[in-house]
Amino acid sequence: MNLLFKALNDDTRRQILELLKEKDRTAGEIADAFNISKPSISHHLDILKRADLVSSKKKGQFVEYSINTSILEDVLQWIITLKK
Amino acid sequence: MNLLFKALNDDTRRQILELLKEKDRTAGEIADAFNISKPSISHHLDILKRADLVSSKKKGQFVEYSINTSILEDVLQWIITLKK
DNA sequence: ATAATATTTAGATATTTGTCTAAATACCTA
DNA sequence: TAGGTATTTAGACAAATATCTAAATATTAT
Repeated sequence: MNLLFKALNDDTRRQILELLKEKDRTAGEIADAFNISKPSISHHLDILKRADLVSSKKKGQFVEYSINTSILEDVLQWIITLKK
Repeated sequence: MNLLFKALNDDTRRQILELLKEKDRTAGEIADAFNISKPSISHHLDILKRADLVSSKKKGQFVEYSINTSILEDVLQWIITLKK
């Protein structure tokens, strides 16, 4: 739960998730959407990956990232329980 | 949204919310539940308050804190939209 | 094999964060 | 009003975080 909230606690990372919601994208395509260096984006992607919010797949020389929404269920449940 | 995720991104603060879910408590009662100094808890409460996740009310020499779950709806919506 | 492109790793740095102790403020009671 | 209790504010400090540039790695194309 800690890794999840940590990963969500950054505007850039939340925007990355919103990008990946539309469609899968390569690391470079994601980086192009921000005014942030590629290494920094790579680091954000790593944090999202550790939280299991995204997965990655090597596609030739590219690395394609996909969102994994199922883990968000955990956050939803935590919040819903708190509301009850 | 930023303040909200920031406030939720700390185990102590999440535990405080869980305590307040049961019932309203004074700052001192909350502090007693943790091995953390009162000033630190006061700081956490301030962060929760700025995020509108709790409200406080002076009760004589005590300050009683209550959870505000309605703001959690925003987080829920953000997550649900991401899942769609 | 070489060069070009895509991505990650390493190392540095400034900022933010969580924590502490000491001091200030607010309220209550004798 | 003086003294005690509850809470917050101020200031310091270590650890975590987001960012950068430079270098390393992996893949593709000539």
